[in-house]
Amino acid sequence: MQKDKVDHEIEAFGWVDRIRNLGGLVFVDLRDRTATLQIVIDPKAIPGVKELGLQDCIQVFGKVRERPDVQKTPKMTTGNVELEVSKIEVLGKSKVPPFVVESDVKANEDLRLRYRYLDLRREPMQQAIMFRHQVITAMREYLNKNDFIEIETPILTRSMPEGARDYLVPSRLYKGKFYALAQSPQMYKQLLMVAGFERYYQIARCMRDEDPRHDRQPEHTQVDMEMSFVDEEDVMTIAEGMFAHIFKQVLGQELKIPFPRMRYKDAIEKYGTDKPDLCFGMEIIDVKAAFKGKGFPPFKDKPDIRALVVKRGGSFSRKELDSLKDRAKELGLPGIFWVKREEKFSGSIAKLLDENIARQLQFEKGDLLVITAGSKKIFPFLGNLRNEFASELGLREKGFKFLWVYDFPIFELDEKTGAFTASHHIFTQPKPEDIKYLDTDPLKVRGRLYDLVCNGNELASGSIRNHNRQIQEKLFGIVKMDPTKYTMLLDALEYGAPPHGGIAPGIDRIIMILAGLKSIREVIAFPKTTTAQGLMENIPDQVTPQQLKDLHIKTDE
RNA sequence: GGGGUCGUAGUUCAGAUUGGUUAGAACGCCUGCCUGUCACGCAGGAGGUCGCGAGUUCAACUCUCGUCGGCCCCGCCA
Repeated sequence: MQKDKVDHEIEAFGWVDRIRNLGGLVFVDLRDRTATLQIVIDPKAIPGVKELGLQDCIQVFGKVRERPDVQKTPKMTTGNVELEVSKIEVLGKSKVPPFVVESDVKANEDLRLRYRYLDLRREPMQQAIMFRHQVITAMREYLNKNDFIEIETPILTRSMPEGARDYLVPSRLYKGKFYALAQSPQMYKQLLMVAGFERYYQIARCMRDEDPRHDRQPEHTQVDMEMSFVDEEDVMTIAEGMFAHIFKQVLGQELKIPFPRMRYKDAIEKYGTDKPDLCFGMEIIDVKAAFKGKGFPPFKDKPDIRALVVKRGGSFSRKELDSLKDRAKELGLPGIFWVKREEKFSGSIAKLLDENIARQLQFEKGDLLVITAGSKKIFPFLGNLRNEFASELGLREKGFKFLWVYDFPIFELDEKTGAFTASHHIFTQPKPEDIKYLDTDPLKVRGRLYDLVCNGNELASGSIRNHNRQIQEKLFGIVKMDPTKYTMLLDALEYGAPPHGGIAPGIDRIIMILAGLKSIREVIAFPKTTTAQGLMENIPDQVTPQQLKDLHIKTDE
């Protein structure tokens, strides 16, 4: 709606966003998904203007005119023009909304979710949802161009309870039997490779019955892809190309590819996590050499002594630092120790420091040095601290820092049960040089795995899969998974399965990060709460006794 | 399953530490005035089971306990 429409008679549809009634003249901001337009109404010529209410859906007829210069508002994209109304039709009257529908919404999130269709009218929500559409469009463009074909796989599938908890769907026709909602298309996409489609993708919904978080929903969407005759490099190149395409199409930015890479082991040692946030430094430093000979009892006989140098961290109070100690204790660490540096060193182990060590650590005036000693547990602990310090002190640089993390171990040890579990998923191919440890020391076996991390968030996870039945069965055996649940895959691997691998970037998180939003719920049209409820739909809810009877279900109480 | 935090007009919050008169403000809503506003302005008005339940007390929005709900975190998320 710009100058080229001036003096044209037009009709417009939209919602009443604001009313400024000056008595002899009424201005209404008419909003649709593209913009807001000021319409000007003469209440003498158009009776009934007084009945207009916020959020009414209306149709207006009138002539576009250019505003006099003093009345132009650069704030609005249509700020140079306005519509002189000759007729108004109320298409949908609105009740008084339960909260004021405006960009800078005041209402709490639960109220917004209860009336999500109103919340979604707000400009930031419209932007987010349309942004999401653009990102998904760019993904499809790129994958289509690269000879991927989009194939749908079942939502109703079989329960594979070894992963996350399944959402179960009771069968009506078969008493006591259940389907499960797909946790991922993993099995099917591998079968599509066996079937010879070579390059597949899908905008896939994945459902997992685990507690939601700000970046986790019971159902989430991923762009799931799989390729035959590829190795890690091929998959990573495709994924990098896809992100570059998204950045170019949607943000108009050149994204620097290839992304840097880091071994899992280095990520843990330097950042205490497998998803390092590279928007700031503060790497974990090995200080064992500097402190081992000092005769300080808590450090004695500890396998590792590691430190963080927190730039400008001297501002933390003793109380704040003491609370860290409690947290360390809860984790079974011997405690943490800190030194502040002003004119002199101060703090619990100031005595152990000297100018030499400080210089090596680049520990400068105003900084805080945090040290802890112990087993592997200190790494995730320091990794968490590192992130918290960065948030408190605002250390993060703006921008997007992508990183590949690779060389993950295939297995983890569940400390409670002593059993091995798959660190990512059990379909990952072991690195050929590590296969020899499968029988002797499974924890030593690295997988052909690669995670894509951006600003400390896991955005995608992928691997080269097993296309050999014997190896796949062996892996099932190590984690004590029931291979009969996967018969369809194991059988298929015996009919000319191609080598294959893939990756699955999580769309909700990608949108959240690219849009700079704090919660995944802001980029999903109809999300669930962190208690896994739909407040608008009022779900989960009870069903009728007849429905239960049909499904052969009896509930407690 | 565990921890933290919040819950007071339609909405967002103040009031609570120190229990005591009629629980306030802003936005929204209603009425009136206003022809250049764009967060319009001005005048007036309506609107409250202080989440729910119990306890302490002469007296509870306020203190105690319990409970329900939202958000954040841990567990969990192949």
